Amino acid sequence: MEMKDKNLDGTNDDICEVFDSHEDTVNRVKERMPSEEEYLDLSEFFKIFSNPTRLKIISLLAVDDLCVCDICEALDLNQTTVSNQLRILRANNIVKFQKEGKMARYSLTDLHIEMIYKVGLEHILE
Amino acid sequence: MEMKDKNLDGTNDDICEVFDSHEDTVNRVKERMPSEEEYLDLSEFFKIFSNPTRLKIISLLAVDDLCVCDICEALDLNQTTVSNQLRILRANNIVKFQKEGKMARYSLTDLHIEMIYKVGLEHILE
DNA sequence: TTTTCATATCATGATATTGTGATATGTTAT
DNA sequence: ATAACATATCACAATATCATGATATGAAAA
Repeated sequence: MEMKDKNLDGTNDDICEVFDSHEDTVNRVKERMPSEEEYLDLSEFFKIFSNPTRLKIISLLAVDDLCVCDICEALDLNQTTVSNQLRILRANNIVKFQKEGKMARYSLTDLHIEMIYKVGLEHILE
Repeated sequence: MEMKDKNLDGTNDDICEVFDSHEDTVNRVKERMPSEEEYLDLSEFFKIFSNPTRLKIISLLAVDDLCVCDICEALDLNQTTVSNQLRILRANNIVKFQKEGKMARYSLTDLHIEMIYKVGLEHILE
């Protein structure tokens, strides 16, 4: 696909330019684009929500703080699985935790997390 | 990890039960959980947003409707890549399109999509 | 009809992610 | 010190996803 071919007289008979404003539209739309890095960060952020186990953990913590073994029990999942997903959630600042003796009490870091979870849920339920 | 061991007298000396309300908390939290299928749907929905190319397309369409070649040009991406991602977006009802001659004009199906994109962006920018 | 252009689909190798068994760390109880 | 327990980390096989080259479809132009 080559959109840049011009005739000798400077006109452009590319079909895509027939609808007058395509080039302007493309430029206008490009101006509003975030940076490459912001797109990457954003996709990483949403990737967190793209796994059912992590969503389950987030949904539990949206109701109350919990320790790891409570999460395992509530979700009927093996401890390694939960611990691994909690590590990912921690690394991405989705959850924080507080050590209490040998237990770790986890909670959501941020109200944005809960908001996005809820808007998404609303969307798929409609 | 085995949380269910009981003593002969019926007491449970599992550390996790020492903090009085753990069992109640687990039950209360479990009651609010969506179904397994809803978690799967929701994770699939968020997976759409977890790829930078798809996010870019969404962000462009949040500004204006565009045809495939405009998207290729704005993103400087090869046509196959864009077309493939558009197929995924279509299959998940994130975008819709309208045929105009040999062109296809794409737009977002839903305001939820734009909203989630914007809340996410706000989150990573803060 | 033949060519050109816009778009879609198919097949594939490279890469990433998932859940889990094995094992380690660190805390409390005995 | 030793055992029991809560949690974390490592390693890995199974699976999924990505971008892209090759190719197909279908519409307008020549």
